Amino acid sequence: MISINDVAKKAGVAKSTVSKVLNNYQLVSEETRAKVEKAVEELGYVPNTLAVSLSKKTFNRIGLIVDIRHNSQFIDEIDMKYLIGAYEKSKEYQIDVVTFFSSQFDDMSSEQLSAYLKSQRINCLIIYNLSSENRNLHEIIENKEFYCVLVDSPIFNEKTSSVSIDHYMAQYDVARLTIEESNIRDKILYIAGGRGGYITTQRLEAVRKLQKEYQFELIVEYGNFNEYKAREIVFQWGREVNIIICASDLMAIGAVYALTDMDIFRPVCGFDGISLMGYTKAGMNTVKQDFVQKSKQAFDELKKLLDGGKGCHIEMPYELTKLGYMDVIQK
Amino acid sequence: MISINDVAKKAGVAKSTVSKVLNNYQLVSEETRAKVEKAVEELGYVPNTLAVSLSKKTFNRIGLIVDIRHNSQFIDEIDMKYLIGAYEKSKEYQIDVVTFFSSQFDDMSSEQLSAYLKSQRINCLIIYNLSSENRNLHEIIENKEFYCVLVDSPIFNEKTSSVSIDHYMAQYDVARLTIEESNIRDKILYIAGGRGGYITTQRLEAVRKLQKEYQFELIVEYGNFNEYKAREIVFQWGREVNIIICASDLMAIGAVYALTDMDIFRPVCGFDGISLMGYTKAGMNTVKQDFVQKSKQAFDELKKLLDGGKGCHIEMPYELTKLGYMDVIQK
DNA sequence: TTGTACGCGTTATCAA
DNA sequence: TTGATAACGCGTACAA
Repeated sequence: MISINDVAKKAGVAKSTVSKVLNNYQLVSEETRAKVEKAVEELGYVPNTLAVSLSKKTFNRIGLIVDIRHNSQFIDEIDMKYLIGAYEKSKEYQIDVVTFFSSQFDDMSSEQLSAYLKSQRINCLIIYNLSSENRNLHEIIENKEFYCVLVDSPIFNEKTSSVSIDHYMAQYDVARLTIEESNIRDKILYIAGGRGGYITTQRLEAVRKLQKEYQFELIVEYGNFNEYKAREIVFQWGREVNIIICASDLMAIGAVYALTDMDIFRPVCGFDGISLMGYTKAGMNTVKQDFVQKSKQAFDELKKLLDGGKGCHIEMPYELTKLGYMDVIQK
Repeated sequence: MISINDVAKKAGVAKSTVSKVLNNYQLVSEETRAKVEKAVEELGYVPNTLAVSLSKKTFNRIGLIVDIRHNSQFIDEIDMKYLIGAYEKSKEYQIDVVTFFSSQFDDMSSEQLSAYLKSQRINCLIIYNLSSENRNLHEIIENKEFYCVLVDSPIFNEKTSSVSIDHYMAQYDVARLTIEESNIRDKILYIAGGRGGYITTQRLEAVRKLQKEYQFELIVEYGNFNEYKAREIVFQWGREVNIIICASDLMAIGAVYALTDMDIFRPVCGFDGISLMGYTKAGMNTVKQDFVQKSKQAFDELKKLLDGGKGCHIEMPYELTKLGYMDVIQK
C-alpha cells in the first residue's frame, strides 16, 4: 500500500510538500513539483480517499438514496438511469458517492439515520422519489443537517434543492392531448399514483383542471404506481369510461393489457417514457423525461449548495411523445 | 458528530475501553460494559466506518463491479437485481460495499486500477459479467491481490471464486426442448452472444452438441447480446431456417419482433428469464435464473474467502419456463 | 518555499 | 481489567 510517506521519501521532500503538490497549492517551486510528480508517477500513488475524508475539515461524500419499493421490476430502468447519471457526475467532480436503497432505513428513526450517515462521513444526500411515508428522511431534510437535493419532490430550503419536471403541466399536456384526440369524453378514469405523494397531488390537480375545462365526469382511483392494481381498477371501471389517464407508464400498460383482456378499446395515456412502452405496441401518449440528465442536474445543484449556494427549485424539460418499438431498441 | 471520545467522556472511561466494548473483547467487566453501552445508546453513537477501515489492519471493503455496457436498457433489470442482492448481504454481514460501473475503468491499466481500488481501501471484488475485453480486471484476478468472486465467468483460483449456473446444460436443455417441440428442424439459426465471451463459448458448445445429436444444419451468428443486431440477423436468415435459438431473452425478443415484421413464424427460445418476456406475448421457452439469489451467493462465497477458504466454483440452479404477462406483474 | 507537529476517529499494543 | 499511546494516511496551521 503506497502512502504519501513513500512518495515523500522517494522524492526527498516532506509529506506535507507532497500534499501541497497534489492539492495544487501555489507556493511550490517548479523543481519540487516536478520531483514529486515524478515520484507519484513511478510509484503509481493514489491518495487514500478514506484518509482524505477523515482528515479534511470539509469533506464531501454524497449518499444516493434510491427507492426500489415501487411495485414493479420496470422501475429498475429509472433507478438505474438515476444511478448512472450520478456516478458519471461523481467522476467528473471527483466526489465520493455511496448508494443506499431506502428500504434499508425503514426501521430507523431520523436520529439513528442521521448518526448512521454521519458515521459514514456523508454530508450530502440526493434522494430520488422521496415518499411521504419516509418520515425519517423528511425530518432530516427539515433539520438541515445535510445538503440535500430531492429528485421529483417539491421541497426546498436553505440547504435543500429540488429537481423535477413540472408535473402539473406535464400531466395537463399529455391528458389534454389524449382527450383532444378522442371524440367521446363524457367520463374519464384517472388512475393516480400513491395517496399523499407530492407528485400524485400535483398531477391530480392538473386532471381536475381539465375536468373543469372540458366538463367531463371524473373517476379517480389510486393505483399506487402498481401495474397489477391498475389492471384491477380497469376491470372495475373500464367499460363505463371513455378515456383512461394514468399517472405512470407502468399503470398505463397494466390498463391497456386489461382492456385487451376485456376485449374493448379505450384511449390510454401514460407518464415517464420508459422503454417498456415501446414493446406494448399500444402507441400511447406519454411524457418523456430524461432520467440520466435529471440525475446529473441534481448533482450539479448539490455542487452549487456545497459552493455556498442557496437551495432552489430547478425545473427540467419534458416532451410529449408516443414510444414505438424502434424508438427504444438501441443499435 | 459524536465520536468515541464523547462516549468515553460520558461513560467516564478511556476511549480504548469503549473500543473494546464495541468490538466484544472478553476482558471487560460487566459494569463498565453496561456504562459504555448506556452512553452509546444515549448519544446515538455509531462508529465512523472510514476511521475503522483506516485504523484496522484487516479492513474489508467490497467493490461491486457492474457492467452496463450491454446494448439495451433492459439489462437494467438484471444489474439492479445483482445490486439489491449484494446490498442486502452487505447489511447482513456489516461489510462496506462500493458500486462501480465497469466503464469507469476502461482507460485504466491494471496497475492504475489496482492502485485506485486500494486507495479506496477495497480488498474484495464482486465482478458481474466480466467480459473478456476487460484485460485490466483479468490481470487483477490473476495477480491475486484482491479477493474476487466472479458472477457468470468460469474463472477461479486461490483467491477467486465463481458463481454461475451451468450455462452449457441450461442452453442444451432449453434449445433441446424448443427443438423437440418443433416438427421441422433441418436448419437452425443460433444467435450467440459476444465473440470470445466465456458464457458465449459454453452455450455455443451446447448447441453444437445438439447439432450432432439431431443432425441439423446450424447457422451461427453473433448478436453481441444486442437486440437490434439480433433483429438484423433474423432479417437476413429468418426465412431460411426453421428454428431460432438465442443466447439471451433480449435477442430472442428482437428476433420475434423481426419475425412479426417479416410476417412469418418460427419457434424462438431465449435465455435469462427477464420480465420483459412477459410483455411480448410470444410464450417462448427460456432459462430462468434468480439474479438476486445469485448475487447473494456470490457475497457468501466472498465471505468464505475472507474467512480463509479457497476459491471454488459454485453452481446455481436454473429452471426452464415460459414467462407470461401474469407471471411478471407483481401485486 | 519547505518542513514540523498536530488532529481526524478508530484499533492495537503494552504497561499499569 | 483498564488506560495511555502509537499507529493508520492524510491535510493544514504555523514555524523555519
